[in-house]
Amino acid sequence: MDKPAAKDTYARIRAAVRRVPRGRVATYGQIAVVAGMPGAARLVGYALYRSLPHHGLPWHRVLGAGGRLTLAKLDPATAMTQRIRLEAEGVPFAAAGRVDLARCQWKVGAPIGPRARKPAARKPPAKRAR
DNA sequence: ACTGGGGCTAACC
DNA sequence: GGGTTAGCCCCAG
Repeated sequence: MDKPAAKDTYARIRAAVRRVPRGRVATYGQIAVVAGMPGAARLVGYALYRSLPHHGLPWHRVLGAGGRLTLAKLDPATAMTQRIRLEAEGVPFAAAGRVDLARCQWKVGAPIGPRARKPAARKPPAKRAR
């Protein structure tokens, strides 16, 4: 009954981002998991990118893996804004513009999306011939 | 209907 | 520690 409409997908992502409490941060991959699409970190970024005009969305609380501002290389200006916002919320930044995930990473309770119940069949990406 | 691309991620060298 | 390769997912042209 549910048609996986794009709208719905973005809605889940936005919902996941909004779940991030103030003063906390989450990674793209984490948001993806919460949104019910483990491994779709890129989708999160893309979805947010399209939803940026959508004010009210704490997109700045979403960081790259390891609390890095992966966005800095593509859009330094936006990254700087992101950092300012986070610092305003009390999120400490490390030297290289990194966030201390060990201290501020959002503790996820339970995922949202219907796919969330799907067993952890999908392991993290990569896994390239090791 | 298919191809390309993207605020990603983790391993490999 | 840094740069490259490969993979997952979904949306848009």
